[in-house]
Amino acid sequence: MKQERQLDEVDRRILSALQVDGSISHQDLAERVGASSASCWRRIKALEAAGILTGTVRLVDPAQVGRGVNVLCNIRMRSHALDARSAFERFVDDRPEIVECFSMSGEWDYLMRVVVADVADYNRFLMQILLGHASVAGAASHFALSMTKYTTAIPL
Amino acid sequence: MKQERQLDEVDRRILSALQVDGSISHQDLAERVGASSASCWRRIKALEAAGILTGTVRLVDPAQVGRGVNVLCNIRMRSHALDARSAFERFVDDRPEIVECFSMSGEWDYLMRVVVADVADYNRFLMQILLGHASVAGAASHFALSMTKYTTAIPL
DNA sequence: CTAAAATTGATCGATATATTCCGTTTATAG
DNA sequence: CTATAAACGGAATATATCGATCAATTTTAG
Repeated sequence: MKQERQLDEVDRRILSALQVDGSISHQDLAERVGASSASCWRRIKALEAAGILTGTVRLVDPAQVGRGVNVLCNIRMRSHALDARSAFERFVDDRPEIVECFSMSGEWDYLMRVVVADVADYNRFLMQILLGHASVAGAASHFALSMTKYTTAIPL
Repeated sequence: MKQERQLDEVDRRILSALQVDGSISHQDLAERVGASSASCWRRIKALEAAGILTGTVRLVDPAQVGRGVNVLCNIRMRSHALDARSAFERFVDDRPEIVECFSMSGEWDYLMRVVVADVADYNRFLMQILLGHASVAGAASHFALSMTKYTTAIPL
């Protein structure tokens, strides 16, 4: 929660570059941000130690592996008790097709993004998996026609 | 769109591992998936060439850089003409605080996720940036209380 | 069942990259 | 202004990767 470290311009440039291309060499990164590669390396280690810079991940094209359809799904819970919520959140964590989930203010309790192959696949997920869960009182599903933008980069 | 390559079990294990940790060495990856490092290397190159395995990115903790608040925002367009849509999508692409945007079926035209520092920051974005756009007829914003799950990994 | 084709694991330099070391510069505090 | 600490760049070293080769194994096709 707390902001440990005040980022300077070079830190921001390093983070911006790595958020877009995590495989760039320290040498190339150094040229890009205007510092030496040793300095870049030290800053990266410090940013990692501070928990600002976290994992390195490789991305997979969802459409190419049969997960081209995004469904945004609002959930209403049967109970708002702590154990019901934590049971549901554990369930969400266990289901790999749920890639994002937010606890929401407003009329719905959760909003989740689900990646599926097609409508039939989502039907199966909704009927057999989601609505089968004891904590779920109701759901409203909205199919994405297309993904206009998707980035993992947080603005700095 | 097309699924070029039929993935076998080893491919899936490679992709699963790299989606979680993109910095693992070929040697360690080889042990993990039960193949030689040379074979892993060849498979990775093939998966990249097929467009299945795409970029490498490093992740940044949003809260640590003052972007701890997620707002999910539905948009209704003034016009559905092609040029209005492409102008809007270009706008979305240019705004770094909009990290995801989906063209939607149903009553709203778009759903986007916006990362901001706080409520005041979102107010500024909504009033001055989003509602200032010529194509936008209306918006409904929903604040996330917390992010329960977030993964970049597509299930295989 | 057999022959051809593809894939595999092992190994090897050449190259590129990561990481440490060290002397110098810059920033901080008294 | 000076002493101390922190951060710096450049160079040296340690590792990892790249890409090829080759014989053995597996898969595919007829």
